[in-house]
Amino acid sequence: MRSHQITIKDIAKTLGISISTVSRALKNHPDISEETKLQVKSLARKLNYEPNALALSLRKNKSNTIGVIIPQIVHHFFSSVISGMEDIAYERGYNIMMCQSNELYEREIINSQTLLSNRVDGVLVSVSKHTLDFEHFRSFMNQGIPMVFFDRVCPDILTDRVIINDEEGGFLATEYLIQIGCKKIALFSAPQNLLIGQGRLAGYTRALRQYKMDIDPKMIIHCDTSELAWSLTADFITRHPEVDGIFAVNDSTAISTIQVLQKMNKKVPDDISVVGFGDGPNALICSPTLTTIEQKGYEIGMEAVKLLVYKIENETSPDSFQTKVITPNLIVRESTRRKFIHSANG
Amino acid sequence: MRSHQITIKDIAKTLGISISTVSRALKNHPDISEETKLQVKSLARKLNYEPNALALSLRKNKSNTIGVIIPQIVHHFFSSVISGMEDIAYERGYNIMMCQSNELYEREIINSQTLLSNRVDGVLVSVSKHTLDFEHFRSFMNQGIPMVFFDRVCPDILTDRVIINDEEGGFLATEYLIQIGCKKIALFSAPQNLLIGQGRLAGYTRALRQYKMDIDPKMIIHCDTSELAWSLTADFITRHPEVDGIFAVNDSTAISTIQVLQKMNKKVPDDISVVGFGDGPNALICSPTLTTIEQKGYEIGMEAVKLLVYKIENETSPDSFQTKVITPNLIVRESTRRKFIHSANG
DNA sequence: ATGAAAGCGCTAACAG
DNA sequence: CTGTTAGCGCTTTCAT
Repeated sequence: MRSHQITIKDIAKTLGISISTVSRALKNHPDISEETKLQVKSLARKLNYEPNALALSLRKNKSNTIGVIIPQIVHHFFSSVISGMEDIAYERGYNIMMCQSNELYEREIINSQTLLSNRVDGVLVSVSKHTLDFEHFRSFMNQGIPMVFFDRVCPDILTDRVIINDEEGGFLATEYLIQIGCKKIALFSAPQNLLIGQGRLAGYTRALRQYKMDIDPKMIIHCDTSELAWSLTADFITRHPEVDGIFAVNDSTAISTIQVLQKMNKKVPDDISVVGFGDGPNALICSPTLTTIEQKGYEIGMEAVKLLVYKIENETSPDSFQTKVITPNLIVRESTRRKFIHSANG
Repeated sequence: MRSHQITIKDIAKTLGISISTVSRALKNHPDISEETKLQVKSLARKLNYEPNALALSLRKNKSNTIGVIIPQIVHHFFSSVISGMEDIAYERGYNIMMCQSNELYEREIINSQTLLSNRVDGVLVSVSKHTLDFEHFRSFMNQGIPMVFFDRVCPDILTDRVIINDEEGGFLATEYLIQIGCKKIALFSAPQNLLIGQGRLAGYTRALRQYKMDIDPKMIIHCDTSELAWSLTADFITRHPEVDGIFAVNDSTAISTIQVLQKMNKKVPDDISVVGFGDGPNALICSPTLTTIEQKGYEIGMEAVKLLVYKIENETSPDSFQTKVITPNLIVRESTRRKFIHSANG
């Protein structure tokens, strides 16, 4: 049986004083005598009194709760994001109410209603893959509830955003391959209808251009899964034995690529250097460990909450929105190595 | 600016009727005329009315929210657990308020207070590594708030529990190695002060005993991380070249072990079969893909919520608690293979 | 220095 | 069929 939780009323009754006195005593109101304060506080502690956050929220019209809508919790990137969110939210005195859309448009709508119903102070959203209509997000805007999109942003709705700079990531990976002396660098790319595909390709080409290397379309193939890597790599390398560097758009593709290369008796990194993108846990488990681009999920989560809490706690003009672009880092590990440079005048 | 969210009062005023009529109309109370119902409902829809869950919770003394305290969201196992929780909670009409302890005892205490304050209907807890004192959990018990421990349970507090059968997992892994014809099976084990270490070892020995194979203490070494696998495997195999099967207590250890074996020119699975434990994402990424024990995080999460919701919604006798033991599965992949059996009468 | 009362949004017993 | 009222736990004005 659920025994009722202690309220200020209980304390008031036991002490023979009014509930308003108890309320004031608990929050150190200057009007209350030290003696009463002491009495109230010690009884509260003794009875394990915990203020009813629901009553407070109702009264103050503020729930100190942040709603999160995320496609899939199990993806390492997203769980790092949530972890970052939770840490900052905790620091700032907010709770996280978490909903996963499971990449379903319908569920995203219900999630939005749930958060609206629970009067969250703000929402953090990464849009489901299958969401094409964004009306359900507008209700937050209409109600004046601050919103921050992260990673998968909604192009049609003006809000704060936190995204990673994919172009810069592609540039960093490619530039590093160039700097360690690779002469023929392939891109194992994602489809160009995806923003990440576009961005990472753009970074790749910018690096080649900047270092005056030619951009060979034959060096860019669509290969963005472990399966594709297993089926395409051997043939690709056989046809282009001059390739000495590969930038793959994600870690699992990069790792599978390395495995195929090893099966072909190509040495990684001695013959071919490989860079991935993501820096998930398997980048450390594979052998050689993977040089990769850090996607900074944890930081994205932290930044999203910071932006949101700022919006919640400060009256900003309703049409000023910022986009926070997180710059990814290159993490150098064992799958890349500087080429031995033959002396020109041997 | 936060424009005020629509309440039944607004609807009542616009329609010139009382708030109780609106309240009843919205929930299809039989007393209300069809006409009024229609009017109310259409206006509610038009104004995007969402019932205030906070007010409801306060009134009904039920928040429809489940509190979760989890050590680290980023671990694949825990994020699968949360995913399972969220899916079932959604199905049953509950929200998830999520707190991570980051393995800190102090933070776990604060998390508990937060959930108490927010009047959650029940809590799901996996205990932090550093928690030795469990008093903070007793407040839930004392308040009659149902609690379910999962994975890392608290031995001192009587509650419902959901755990995985580590002994059975160890047995399944070892039995499979025996069945495919391995004659000398090593255990790369976790320390025996951990429950998982004890359980998986117990399963290993039970399998050997059941199949009348002898238990050689030299075949059991403490090796439960990638690092240890890298430093210990080569030497171990050199000293015991007869080993033809290895059961490692987790996937990352198993994968690193395979990599060392490959470096030593041992073929996996032809020379040595390897089984892991966990079935995280890297079990599919490594090469050969890893035969492993499925830890069923998603299912653990689902079961925990089912148990909890049952406790919340049914008056059960306060001293009847169940422990749900999840039986792990063996997932056969490429890192194990049946030995070729030489015909006895060649 | 303390108490009484109103009200946050909603439901439900009671009264017509 | 509909309205009035009390109350969930708390804060805050207004009295005293």
